[in-house]
Amino acid sequence: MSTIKILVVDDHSIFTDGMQALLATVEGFEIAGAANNADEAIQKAMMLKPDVMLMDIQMPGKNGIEATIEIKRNNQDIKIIALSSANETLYIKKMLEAGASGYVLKNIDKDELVLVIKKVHAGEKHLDGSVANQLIEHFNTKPTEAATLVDTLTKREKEILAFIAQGLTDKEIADKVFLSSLTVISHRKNILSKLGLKNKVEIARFAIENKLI
Amino acid sequence: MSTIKILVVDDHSIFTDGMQALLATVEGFEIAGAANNADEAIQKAMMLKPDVMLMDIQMPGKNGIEATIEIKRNNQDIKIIALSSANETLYIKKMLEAGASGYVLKNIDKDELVLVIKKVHAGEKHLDGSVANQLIEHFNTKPTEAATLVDTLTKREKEILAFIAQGLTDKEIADKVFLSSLTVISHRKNILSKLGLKNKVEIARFAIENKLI
DNA sequence: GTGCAGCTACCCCATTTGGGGGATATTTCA
DNA sequence: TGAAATATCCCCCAAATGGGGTAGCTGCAC
Repeated sequence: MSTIKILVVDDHSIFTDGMQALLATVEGFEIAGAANNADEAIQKAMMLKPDVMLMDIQMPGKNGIEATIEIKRNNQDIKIIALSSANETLYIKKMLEAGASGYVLKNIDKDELVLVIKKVHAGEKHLDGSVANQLIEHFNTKPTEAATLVDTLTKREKEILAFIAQGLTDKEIADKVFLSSLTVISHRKNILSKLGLKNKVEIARFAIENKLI
Repeated sequence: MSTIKILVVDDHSIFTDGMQALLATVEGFEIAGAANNADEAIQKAMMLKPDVMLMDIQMPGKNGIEATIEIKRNNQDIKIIALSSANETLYIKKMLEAGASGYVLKNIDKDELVLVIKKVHAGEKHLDGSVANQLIEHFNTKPTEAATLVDTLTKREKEILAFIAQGLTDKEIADKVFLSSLTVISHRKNILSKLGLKNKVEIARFAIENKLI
């Protein structure tokens, strides 16, 4: 059996360095290289044609989800394992939709990571136990949380919400997005209604709490 | 010269594993072990008496700052280097006050980290370049703006401001503090004027940023 | 090809907000 | 004690906000 070529992606180079050092000791693994941002990851995926990529999700600029989508679009054969820093339910679904074959948390230990890499390389899928549970919960029991509350908003509404939360008036927003201020008011009303909020201040707090700005 | 015993602390075990693998290759370094939370870090610091600790700041439960304070209280000789995930100005000062000898970002590369560890072990201090700049900015711009800006507010105004930032209307605030709503409006106007803000949403953002609520 | 979600724009109407003031207490402190 | 700061309440008025709607238009799914 030939070696498994691995490409590590994380915005912290000390992390990619560490992972390379760690995985280089594993028999059958070959480190193809590392990337410290999404664009570099996309580029190196093309050039180096790794078998497996370890992909950080949260990175400045383009994130791991977008990178995964682009890479899988052009290289169906590259298996991608998402490395999640926090146990964030939000990203699991998106990452799997983007084409990731695995989703593990960074508190995984080395031996298990090695197993996951081998498993994914063999064509299987892998989800961390706790991640799998969260995913199931996400689909079953929790339709009324803040995260899903955000999902009830349309794209346009999220856009308007961000502007409102920055303190812009309806008129200012209208000018920014080339709409009638009446339309902006409509959107604002719908946002208030959907989120069960009372006024713009609560919108601002909601946006900050949910990191929408 | 004897070896430098290093203890790595981070809540992601894959990170501590990686760091250990990375640093074990460096001549003169000896990995004392790793800890995945603050309490374990404190305990292992006592037991293993490392020369240098690499300390993650953000961890579930007790954070790296608290851990640093406790460790330095009992072991003045242990040098602690803060490993910051984001370039968060907030923590720099606290971490240095807690007794850290260095503050580096996780996007440091291996060679530089090795240098920093040696430097700190030799009794020197080290701050990442960008961190140092932020620290200077922090001491220059912040206290002369936001902090002193808050001080221009009277007690009553701060009280009203907090209520505004929670999304209450003038009338609701008036009822809460047994004032005429006209008075609340007066205070609100003074707050807007003193802080140079435009509307309630900006008041809310100001309050959150300055931790007034 | 019907239906539905989303985007757009508008109606009415009461209330709130924000920008100008000003007046009178009450407290603080030099 | 006497000025300064703070707190309280009020005036006018335009604009913005929030709570109800309605309604055309587009694109996508069933």
